[in-house]
Amino acid sequence: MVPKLAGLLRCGKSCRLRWINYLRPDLKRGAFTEMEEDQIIQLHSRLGNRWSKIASHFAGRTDNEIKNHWNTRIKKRLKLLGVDPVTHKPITDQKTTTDDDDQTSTLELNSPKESSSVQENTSLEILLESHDDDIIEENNNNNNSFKKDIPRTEDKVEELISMDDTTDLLKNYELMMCSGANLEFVGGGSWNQESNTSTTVSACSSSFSSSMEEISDPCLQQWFDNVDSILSWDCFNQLEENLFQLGGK
DNA sequence: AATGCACCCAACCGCCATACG
DNA sequence: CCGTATGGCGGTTGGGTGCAT
Repeated sequence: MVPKLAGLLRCGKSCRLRWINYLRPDLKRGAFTEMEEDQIIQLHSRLGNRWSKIASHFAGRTDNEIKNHWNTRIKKRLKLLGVDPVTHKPITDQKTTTDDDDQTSTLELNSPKESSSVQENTSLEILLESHDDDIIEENNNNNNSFKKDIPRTEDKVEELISMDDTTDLLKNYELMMCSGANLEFVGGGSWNQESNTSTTVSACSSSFSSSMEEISDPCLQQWFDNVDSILSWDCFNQLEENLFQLGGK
């Protein structure tokens, strides 16, 4: 209905994507903080390329944004630190990984020729992964007795991630991250440290204001400012009325 | 000023799962 | 049960941009 009512020559799917990845008012703008990047790396080491799951740990960040950031920045950062971005293991052989041979390096690292320590880590990762999947399975079951006793999947993942000594992999990783913290990223990216201070601003004077009296996020205000300069909120009010009428029919 | 190149990121594509009639 | 529409996801693309030559 959105493209139809808005007079857009777009499919609903395209509009949905535009909303989710760009227009949503709760989106966080600006560069990723170093803390966010580190958290992405840790989550990726556990979840792999499940960007939506990774994104669910970040308020105001989309899976697409995280995926892009991973592919353009973090991958390079890890390679500079000598870590394979696919396996999250140190690159031991002489071969340097590139965007084109990531898969090759993965296969090589996971080959039977690898050392036992690497194999242990791999097993551990699989174990943790299967553990998460087990929880998901259990939570998805209709058996309510399980639901009562077993923590939510997200909580469990958070718990696993916050554990200090979950795996040797992470220990090694933290060491590398610490040593890498002093390195200047030469990829041209700036690692801006964003202020986490939250300010309260009054919402715009549209109909939204009734339900959003206080917006405790500067980026939200920025969004309103930007949108205000482009669109009249009357358009949204009109849309709202049309939708209401359609819904009442 | 023109050109080539690398990088970034919004948008697209295809697949799968789910909802619905 | 089946066909269709829609939602969700990960992989990929291509246009815009900045920079070096």
